[in-house]
Amino acid sequence: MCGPTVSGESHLGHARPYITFDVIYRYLMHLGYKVRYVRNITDAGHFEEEGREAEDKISKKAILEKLEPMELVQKYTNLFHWAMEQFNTISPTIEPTATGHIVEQIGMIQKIIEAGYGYEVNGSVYFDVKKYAASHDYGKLSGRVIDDLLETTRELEGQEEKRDRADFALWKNAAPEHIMRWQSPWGEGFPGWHIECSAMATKYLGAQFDIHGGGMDLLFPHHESEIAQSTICNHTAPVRYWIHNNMITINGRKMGKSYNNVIKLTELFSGDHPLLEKGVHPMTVRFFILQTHYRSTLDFSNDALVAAEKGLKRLWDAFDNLKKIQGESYPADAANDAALTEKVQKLLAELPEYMNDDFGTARVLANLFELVPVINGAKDKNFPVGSLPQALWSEMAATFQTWLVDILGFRSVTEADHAKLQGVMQLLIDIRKEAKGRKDFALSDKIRNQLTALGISLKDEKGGEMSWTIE
RNA sequence: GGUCCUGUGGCCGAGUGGCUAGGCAGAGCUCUGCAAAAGCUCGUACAGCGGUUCGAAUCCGCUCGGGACCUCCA
Repeated sequence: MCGPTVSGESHLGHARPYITFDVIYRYLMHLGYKVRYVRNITDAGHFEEEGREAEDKISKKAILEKLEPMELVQKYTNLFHWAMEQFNTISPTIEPTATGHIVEQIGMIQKIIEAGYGYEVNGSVYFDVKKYAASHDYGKLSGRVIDDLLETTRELEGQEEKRDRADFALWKNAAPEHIMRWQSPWGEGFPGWHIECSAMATKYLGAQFDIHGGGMDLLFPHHESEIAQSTICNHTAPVRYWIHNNMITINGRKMGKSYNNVIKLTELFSGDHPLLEKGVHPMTVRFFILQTHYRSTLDFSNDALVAAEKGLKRLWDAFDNLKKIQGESYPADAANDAALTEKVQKLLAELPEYMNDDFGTARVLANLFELVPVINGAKDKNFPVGSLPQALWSEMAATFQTWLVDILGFRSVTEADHAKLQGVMQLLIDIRKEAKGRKDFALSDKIRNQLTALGISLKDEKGGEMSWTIE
């Protein structure tokens, strides 16, 4: 899939494709597929903005920050990896960089020229879209009509080198002030935006591969152009299935630099942003994203994030409760509730169906939520554990582990798993039980209240047991 | 202007032509030394107007609203 451009910090919008594809990656492996997950790093500043001078974002930013371009690239790459770790995403199997594949890109451009679909002008090379469109369907992915593209009357500067407005750059001649530049058959320059993906995908995945992902905003022209380039070079359509995630919006508008509504991931986690009421945990973001189908837009708001935070906690607490039930002994005189058993079995059986239907993570989560009252009800002794067959309890526990942890990729939000803390908490619980036993409510309340002040809530349960969670 | 997507109860959101999505918030009840959880119950929503159909939030048309792409963009 298309990875990040490391010319700046990632923002909330960037989180969506990586979390979405992390789940897809996890699910494919869960199904037993051997997956090669390639996600490139765009670290060459080859950004040509139509209508303006060809601009190199990384060079520009490097001058601004008084850094070597590669220092800048390293800084933001590290930051990106850190954020991905916060989200608990699994690293791709190959993470190639654009600058590390200049040779492959040049080779591909040469092949395109030899095939007659590329032409050189003043040290730059362009792809001949018109010629390509004569024999291929340029626009089949994005639904674009080639004639519209060719006939657009809009006049833009910096276009005079191109034979046609719809043509795109494969290689750009570097102006003297350009820092990032490479030697090529056409002089010193830098690669065009679309060619890196084609070159790296071809190298690591072959002429044709199964799935290519990215944000919907890359559909045109990026992916469309990728198809054209690769098709000419490799004589086959490069991709069997395209998966595009939709955008995250703020007040109904796409999050993006040009809209000035960006929330960087560091700001999101810390809460240090005017639009944020408080910091958001990475797992909350993950849940927030997976609660919506990846092809729908997802509207950001503080309320929605709070709802996601509480929802995830409810689900995770139920998972903990489920483990506790597992630890209890199953009654010998169990009388199964047929209706409840059937309901649970149905909810479990539907999970793979939903996931197989275009990765319906939202529906998977909804089913898991429907299991929550069953789990909590049994834990609170509202009905006997024996209402469900023992094997079904095991299956539920395994299902939560598989789906919540392995496939959807959630992990504990708190430090509650630390063994030492658990020991300390057990000690406090024992003391409080003793105090309650002799009706010393002043002491028992003190323990509970002070823990609450520390952000740990202690709950009395039926039968005199106590449980605790970190808020 | 062109291409396409979309409009669901207070909020976020899923969705198949006929069956309660789910989460958050809110109300009531139960449990409880108190508290917090938890459990149970509740709103009966699908922009508007037509049409197709035995039946439509789900299909078609129109109107209105929102958005994306057509320039870098996840």
